[in-house]
Amino acid sequence: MPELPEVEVTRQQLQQYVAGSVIEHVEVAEPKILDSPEMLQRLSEISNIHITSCERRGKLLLIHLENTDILAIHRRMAGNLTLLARNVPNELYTRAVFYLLAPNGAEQKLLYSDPRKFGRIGVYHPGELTQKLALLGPEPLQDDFTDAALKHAIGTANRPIKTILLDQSKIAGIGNIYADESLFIAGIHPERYSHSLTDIEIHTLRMAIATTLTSALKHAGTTFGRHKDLFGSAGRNLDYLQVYQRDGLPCKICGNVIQRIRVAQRSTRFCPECQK
DNA sequence: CTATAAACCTGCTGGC
DNA sequence: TGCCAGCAGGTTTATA
Repeated sequence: MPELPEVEVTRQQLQQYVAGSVIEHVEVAEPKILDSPEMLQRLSEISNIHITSCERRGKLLLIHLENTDILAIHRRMAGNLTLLARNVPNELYTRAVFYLLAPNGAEQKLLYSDPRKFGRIGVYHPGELTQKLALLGPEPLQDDFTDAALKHAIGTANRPIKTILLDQSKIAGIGNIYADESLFIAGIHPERYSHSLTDIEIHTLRMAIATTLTSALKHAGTTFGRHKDLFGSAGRNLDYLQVYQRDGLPCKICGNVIQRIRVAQRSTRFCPECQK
């Protein structure tokens, strides 16, 4: 479900509305969503600890705590975070509850809900995540994501370009929606072998990725299933998508029918006219 | 190294 | 209306 823009929406809201709160205690309703069984113990040890800040790396949320621990949340396909007052009932599929006390004294709770139980939560001591984070590629919305950086990410690999975009170790945060959208904006066919891209195409693709992600973020992400912000509002980006979920419909640019194929085991939409 | 398939889970949609 | 097949925004692991 959530890709970089959706996770970033959540991060910004956590930073604004949850940083500074105290975690009074944590309830885990479904241990399957923990990174490992030991995390049950770790979660019990962060009671009465302040949340200091919230960071994002790729699709991973990193909630920093006063004691230097890091609460890491990955929503995978269907996970979502919701901030509620304590007296409001939990929503369906709630898998974990963080009971929070806001600086102004408000008693809140942060729900992690996830019908498919694919998402993962863990608590890490300083340094324990370093190796894992080092496996992620560059952040595509950061200044250092240059043409050279994208070229380096592609490296010597010769695989369909969409495969590279989805590979979190090459570029962090792009998923199926924004891979298809970026390739459409760049006018590049998803099955084009990465080797065959010219420097100009690499530049165009790099710009297309930034444009696509920035636009999605501006619209608070894409909601066609479960992605909602902390307060339950849907993202508005669905209306702005060019190809994703539009197979069989006319291309918004040229009118040709958007096609659907399989690339890297994933449904892939593209315009056969606009993408060569 | 790459590529593919399966696994993890459950809900939803479309076709018959 | 009911049932079944297929699909879903992600990642990991096993197998060629």
